[in-house]
Amino acid sequence: MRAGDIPELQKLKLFADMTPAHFQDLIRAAYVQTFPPHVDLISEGDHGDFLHIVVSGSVELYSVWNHHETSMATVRPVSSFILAATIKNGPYLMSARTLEKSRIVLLPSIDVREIFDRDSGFARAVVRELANCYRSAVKDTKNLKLRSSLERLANYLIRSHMRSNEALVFELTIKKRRLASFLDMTPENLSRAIKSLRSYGVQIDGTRVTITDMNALLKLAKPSPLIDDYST
Amino acid sequence: MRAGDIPELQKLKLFADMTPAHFQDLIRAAYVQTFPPHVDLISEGDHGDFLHIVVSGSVELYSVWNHHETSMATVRPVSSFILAATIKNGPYLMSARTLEKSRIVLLPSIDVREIFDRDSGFARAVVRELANCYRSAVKDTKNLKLRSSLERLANYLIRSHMRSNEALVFELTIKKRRLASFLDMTPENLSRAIKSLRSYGVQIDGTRVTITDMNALLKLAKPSPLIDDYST
DNA sequence: CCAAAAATTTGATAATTGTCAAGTGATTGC
DNA sequence: GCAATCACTTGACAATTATCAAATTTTTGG
Repeated sequence: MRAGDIPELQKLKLFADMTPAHFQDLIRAAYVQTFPPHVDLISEGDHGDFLHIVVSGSVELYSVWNHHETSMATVRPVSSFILAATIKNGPYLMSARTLEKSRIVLLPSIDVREIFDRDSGFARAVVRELANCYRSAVKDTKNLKLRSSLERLANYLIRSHMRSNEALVFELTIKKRRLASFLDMTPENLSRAIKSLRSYGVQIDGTRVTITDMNALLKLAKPSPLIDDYST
Repeated sequence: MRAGDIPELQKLKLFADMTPAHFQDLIRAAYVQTFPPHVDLISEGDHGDFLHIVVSGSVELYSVWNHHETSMATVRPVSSFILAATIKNGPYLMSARTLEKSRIVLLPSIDVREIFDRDSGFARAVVRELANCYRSAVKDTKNLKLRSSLERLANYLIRSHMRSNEALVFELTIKKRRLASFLDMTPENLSRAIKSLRSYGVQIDGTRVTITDMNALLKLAKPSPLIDDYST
């Protein structure tokens, strides 16, 4: 593990409240690797031997069933993923692949569990993180069950707008094909949904999104903190 | 709190590994209440002041957005619910109502968080529970995104069959209207899906389910431990 | 037990979403 | 730079699912 990676890891709230000694124990056994784009990191069903942390680049979490694949989430720096499998010592429920060249820290699950038992600050942080993950997953389910695909797209755009400091012109950060899968629609359906949004004050050409009538978009999207706020 | 309720609570894995003294602290402030059927216990958006535990009866978790309602889960004894909101000290993401006459234990969130900080056995149990909740929610999302409504119904029936000791004849434990909502379909669509399942060796009249050709059903449902196993 | 209410089913139809094929446009690697 | 590949879009059509209205069955309360 390179010394330069350590400050990156310390950005994580997951490691903020643990004793320095335990943090050292944890990263001693860690290793870091830089992967090219489109490399499979983990495969669902495999056993969770490492907690993964994206230090740079980005990672897609996805799942497959019966020859269908769906995009579950995008992990951006600095975040951990598959914490639950690590803690439970269970199989991964999702696969992961790099979307671009990415630097990944791998912490042996066995060490994570051991430090978790010894360091109550870390344990509390794990709980907070898992509670956040769970609540995000509940929000996902609500988003899927309560909204049409057009409404999901509209809310996705509003969230993107919020992330980009409320700019009215911003770039889509993921390929449309993956966005479609993430929103549970086909690329064709997304393409048509994008066209439909013109009447709600949204122009998208290529990856550039322009919101020309936020009120119209909000009226369609009806965002709710209980679905769309990642912080609550 | 009645003395008779305490052994019920001790059935919960959540409280299995904590010191007896801390358990006493926790239940000292608890109170128990018996609610009639169809009573709202909590409403999404409200603040999570109590960890709830179903001791008898059953509780529906559901969510509403834009005048649509969807059934998220059924909580049966003995289980806690809304642990994540309690720990995060955040708003509930789901509402809860009794489905039948139910006995509910209410533990003040503030005490739960306090004991969580003091008792590492309890903290570990909370982590396990949250990891399970999260993984269940991920499975839900996969179920919704990767399967058609007919496939979801087929897998639901197989899970029910498993729960009833693999009996080939068993009863539906929830009303069809709620099952439809849980499976993200309309009652009409469920009714037609049930009819379609006849060609896959399933007869349903009223609440009685008879599986006459498990192989045909399995071939349709293609259950996967990474979606359908609640234990992994 | 019976009437009223609720739940479920059925039929007709519409809206949404998916599939396939073909085309256009962008990106990439030599 | 340019062919080759990949991503995206469009059109035609099909499958899935929803909606509305009405019929039927089941449940419930007196």
